This record gives sequence, structure tokens and C-alpha cells, in this order.
Amino acid sequence: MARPTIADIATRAGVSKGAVSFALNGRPGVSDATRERILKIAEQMSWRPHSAARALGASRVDSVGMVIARPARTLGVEPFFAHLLSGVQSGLSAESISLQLLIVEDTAAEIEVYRRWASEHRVDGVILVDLTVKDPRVDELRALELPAVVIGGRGGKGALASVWADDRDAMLSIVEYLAALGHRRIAHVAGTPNFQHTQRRIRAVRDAAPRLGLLDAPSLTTDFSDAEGAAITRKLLSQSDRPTAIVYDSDVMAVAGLGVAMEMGVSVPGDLSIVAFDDSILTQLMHPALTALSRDTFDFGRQAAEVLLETIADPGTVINRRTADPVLTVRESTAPPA
Amino acid sequence: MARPTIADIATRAGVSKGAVSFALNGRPGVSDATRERILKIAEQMSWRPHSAARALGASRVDSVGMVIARPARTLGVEPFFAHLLSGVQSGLSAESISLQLLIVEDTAAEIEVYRRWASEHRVDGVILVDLTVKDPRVDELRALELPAVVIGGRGGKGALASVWADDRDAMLSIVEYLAALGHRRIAHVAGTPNFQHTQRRIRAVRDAAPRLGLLDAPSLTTDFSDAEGAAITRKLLSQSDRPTAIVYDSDVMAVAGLGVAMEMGVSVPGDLSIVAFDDSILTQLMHPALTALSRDTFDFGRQAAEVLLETIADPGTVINRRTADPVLTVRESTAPPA
DNA sequence: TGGAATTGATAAACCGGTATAGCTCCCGAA
DNA sequence: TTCGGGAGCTATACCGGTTTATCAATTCCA
Repeated sequence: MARPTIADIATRAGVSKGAVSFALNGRPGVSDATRERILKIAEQMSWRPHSAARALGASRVDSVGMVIARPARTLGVEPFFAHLLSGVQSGLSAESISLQLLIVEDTAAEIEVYRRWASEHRVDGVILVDLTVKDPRVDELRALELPAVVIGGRGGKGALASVWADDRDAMLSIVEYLAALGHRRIAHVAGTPNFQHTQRRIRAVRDAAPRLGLLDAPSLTTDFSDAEGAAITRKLLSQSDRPTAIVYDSDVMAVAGLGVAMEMGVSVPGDLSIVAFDDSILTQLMHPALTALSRDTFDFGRQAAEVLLETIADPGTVINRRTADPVLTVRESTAPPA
Repeated sequence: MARPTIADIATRAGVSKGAVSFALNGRPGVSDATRERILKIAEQMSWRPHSAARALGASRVDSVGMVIARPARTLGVEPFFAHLLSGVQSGLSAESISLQLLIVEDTAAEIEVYRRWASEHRVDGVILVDLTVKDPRVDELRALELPAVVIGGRGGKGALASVWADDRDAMLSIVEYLAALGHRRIAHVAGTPNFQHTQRRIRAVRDAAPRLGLLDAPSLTTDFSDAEGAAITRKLLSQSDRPTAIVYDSDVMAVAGLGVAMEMGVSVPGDLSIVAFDDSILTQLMHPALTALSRDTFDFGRQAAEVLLETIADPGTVINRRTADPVLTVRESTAPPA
């Protein structure tokens, strides 16, 4: 028989549907002997619950969603999301909860997706990335009463659950490392200005500058694209008092920056040190290989999944979990200034 | 009222549940006036169908699945999947069908996922990538009676629906281009040997060699990783009669190969021409920028989604749709041999 | 020993839709 | 005038689970 139902099992076992349901879900109401018998029959018939049927009765669908609002063009290159996804899945697979992934163009579309998911009961909760300042998604999700966890940014005033790493400390460790090498003119090619993590990193650079005796430490924002990363690098390196070190907020921009430096005849690390705030295979493929800040992105995803499941189970408590600190991996692109 | 049901609408409109269902689904059974009235009320109450309820009655869940069986480590770098995903989604969004994405370690795990999805009725169909020779997934899916479409490889003897591009012609165009430049010693760093597209590309190179008067045209297989791409390049460039041109089956391997060449003091394109069989931002970030074969991956995904939906609607007919031919984008990494 | 509490099970309602049988009008044709 | 038939709608079964009310049989305790 294809796709048996609990009614089939009940018939075969000579009991009622209810008894079968109790047995399969390990809840009281049947004797151990009967439970044993029912389980064996279910196993034999290779029964599996019909997800829709279960979702209709109990009101959970055993599925969570994740929407990424970035143009697909800038998305693919970064291993970040692939690692994050794998991590999220490993965190979900234990409970055999499935993941719905959606890539959309902008935040408006993303919010639209949340509304649809909520009204169609398609997901039990969602995972948020790229939190911005005064992010409209936070209020929206609260209004929809959709459990959520924010990746990489504290939920802020107890709003949403979150999983985060200390961006500030990480950025400080980079700047301090460069300062210790002797650099005094450090530039920071930052990401999208309204992302919270961008702001935190910019603030970290600004705060550290006087303490470390930096002559100049401008943070220049971009849209995270290789094109803008390259353009800003060109501008920086054309200045009369050009920086001796540049910190990039993503590995892709760092690679683009390296290309510009080579093109302009600026030797790396001789004339310019380069650090990427995010590690991946990309940075290792380059010549010279790039010094980069490594985060355990997989673990990040895994923990986000865990926190989300806890939040779904108990929407009352808001979890803010801090993950392992990122580590600076020194490679060939950094050296003392000439 | 939160989350209204059709019963709520029925009450408000003073009609029965059935009438509401007819009206909302645009089927006969209600007058135009009544339909109008019901639609307006549904709109006012911002009603949306409960996906589980709908899935239970009609037996479709309006959701399709895609499993990628590659270690996450090698996955992220390639923009290929991100573009493919976006394309798939754009093809699905028209019918507001959702996508379940899963990244697993190997084919065994992938098949396990299909079994689960089938028995739990979680998806209406699946999209297959990376078809291998004698792929076990084909028989499995047939046994599960799960509609499927294969991306980038003809389904083979009418088995599964497919969306494919002509790998053979594409590879021929690359080799012919290099031969026209004057290259006679061309190497091919191929991908995983048991992938069907790998075999097709290898065969194309082998068949073209004598016709174009190539002295040597070895195809060397890899696991698609940057590490193996680099290792094989090192070996090739160490030979006494080293190739004057290398074709790589992926952009990541081409980038790794370029790195090795630079490291060994082999100038590109002076001493060595490099072509990547797959384009992305990566190839453009390099110096020199890599000549690469561009495929419209987004469109590929979109068409796969369309074909899958047609297959789900009518499982009888097997569609084999050929997509636009790939185009060779010539950049700085190719030139006549020294 | 009788009544209360517990155990093991059943029948039936329910979740929110879809599908179908059937009922009531109303119109036109014989 | 009557009957057939279609339009418009209702009532109800159904999908495959979960959950609750109910009930009989047993155990417990005073």
C-alpha cells in the first residue's frame, strides 16, 4: 500500500485512530504492549505523517523561513550565505524541520513575503539577516506575531531573539594589529551604511583611532559590491597622503581592492597592507593571500536555528546568544609600512 | 479578527462555505454579483488560504524542493547556485509556489531527503542538479512517483524532464577559438569524472583534437575544488612540453590555476592562455580578467521551474527543453602563443 | 465491600479548506 | 399546464492527522 494513513494502521492493529496517534507521539493513553505493537506496524508499513494534516490540527508546520534581500548578482560570490545556510540546516535537521529559502530584491519584498508566510501559515518562524538601523522588519514581525531570530546584531531593547558575535572587538583587533605593525594611516572601506554591523565597525575604528595614534582613519561606505570597493580603493590610492593599510568589510571588496592596487603598481604588502573583514576561500586564492578575519559562519547558522526553535517553543523568553569571537588569520597581505 | 477563514467570510457575506470557495477560486457556481461581493469581503478581511488546509484537500502543497549534494565548503564560492536559485524562484513566484532548499553531504543523503519529502507530502516535485552517469536518483524518483526536472543534462531515454544547454558545442567553441589563436597544446582541467556534463566536455575536446591539429589535448579530472585545480595546474606547467592554453571546467579552478601560473612566473596570457568554462564576477575580479564561457544561469533556473510546474500539472509528458547556447566572453587571459 | 480514582481505550469533533450531491427557483418548450 | 433543465446556492462528506469527552474495566483505599 502506498502512503498509509493512521487509519490504515489502526485497522491493521485493531485499534482506533486515536490510539495510534497516542502511540506514535509517545503520549499516555495506551498500554506499553499496544504502543509497541502499533509502532511495529507503523514501521512495517513505513508510515510517515502527512505534513499538511499535522499542520492543520496542531498549528505548527515544522518549517522555518529565511529571506535574503540582496540582488542575486552580489550574492553568489560570498561563501558566507552558503556556510550560514548549511549551519542553519544542521541546526534544524535534528528536529527534522525544513527550511524555506527566498532571495528577493529588497526589504519591501521581504516584508511582503513575511506577510504571506504568516497568513498562509507556511512557516513557524523566520531567520533575519542584515539588520539595519531602525529596521522595519522588526516591528512587522512583531505585529505578525511570527517568531524570529536575528543573525549578527543584537535584537535591540529585547525585541527579537538574536545570535551575534562581537563586531566591535573584532574590528578593534584588526586596527590594533595594523597599528602594532606601525601603520598610522589606515582606511576602512565599509559596507552598506545603514546596516547595523557596518555602523558598529565604523564606530570601532573611530573610537580606536586617537588611542592608537592614527593620523587618519576614514570609513567610506559602499554597497558591498566589488565595483564600489574598487572605485573607492582607486580614490584612496590616488591621494597624496594615501593610506598604508586598508580594511575591507567583505572579502569580495578586498579582492577587488587588491586588483586595483596591482593595476596601479602599488605593491602589496610592500606599499599597502590589506585586511578583509570576512574570510573565505577567495582570500586564500589570491596572490598574495589576504589576511582576513575568520568567523565560524557555519556555527553561527547552527546556533541561529537552535535559538529560533527555542523561541518558537516558548515565544515568551527572548534569547540573546553571543557566539565565539572571530579570529584574525594573518596571511601575506599585511606587513609593516615601508 | 486575526487570520480569518472562509467560514468567517461566509458568515459575513451570508452565504455558505462552498459558495465562498467557488468565488475565491474563480469556478462556476455563484453569480457574478455574489462573487464580487465575496471577493470584496475577503479582500477587506485580508484573507489568505491556509496552505496546510489547502494541501490536505487538493493534494498539492504548492511547494517544490531542491537538494544540492556538495560539501558546503566547495559550494559557496560559485555564484552559479545563487543565480540558479534566483532564477528558479522567479519561475515559481508567478504561481506563488515556494521552494525548499537543502544542502547535504552526498547523494545517499539526498535520496533520503526525497523519500522523506515524498512520504510527508512536503513537495510537489523536485529539481535535480549535477546529474551523474547512471544516476541512482533517477530511478529513485521514478519509484517515488515524484515529478522532477533535471538541470543541465538530458533526462536520458525519456526518463525525467530536463532543461539543458549544449555543453558539447560550447566546449568546441572554446577549443576552436584557442586553435584559431594558434594554440596546439591545450589542456583541459575537468570537473568530477562521473558528472554527465564533465564527460560530455571531455568527449568534445577529444573529438575536436585531431580535426584542429592539436598535438596534445589531455583532460584531467578533479573534484571541482580550487586545491585540485591548483595542483593539476602545477603539474601541467612543470612538464617539459607544457600546454600553451588551459581550459578549466569552473571559474574557481581557473582562478586557482591563474594563481599557480603567477607563482611559477608563467605570464598570462603571454606564456599561457586561460579560459574558464563558467563565468561570474570572480573571473572579472582577476588581473588579468579571465576569458570565460557565459551561460545565462538565471534563465536556466527560471526555465527549470517552468518545466517542473508543467510536469507536475501533467506528469504524462516528458519535456526536454534546450536553453540558449552559452557564449564565449573574451577578456585578457587569452592571446596567441609566444 | 462500596465508592473513588486510575488505566486503556473509543468515538467524535475539529483544523480550513475542496468537492460533490442535492435542493430550490425560474425559464422555456411541448 | 406540466415537465425538463440549468443557474445559483446549501449541506455535507472528506483529506489525515490531533484532541477531547466519554466510558468500561480495573485498582485503590477507607
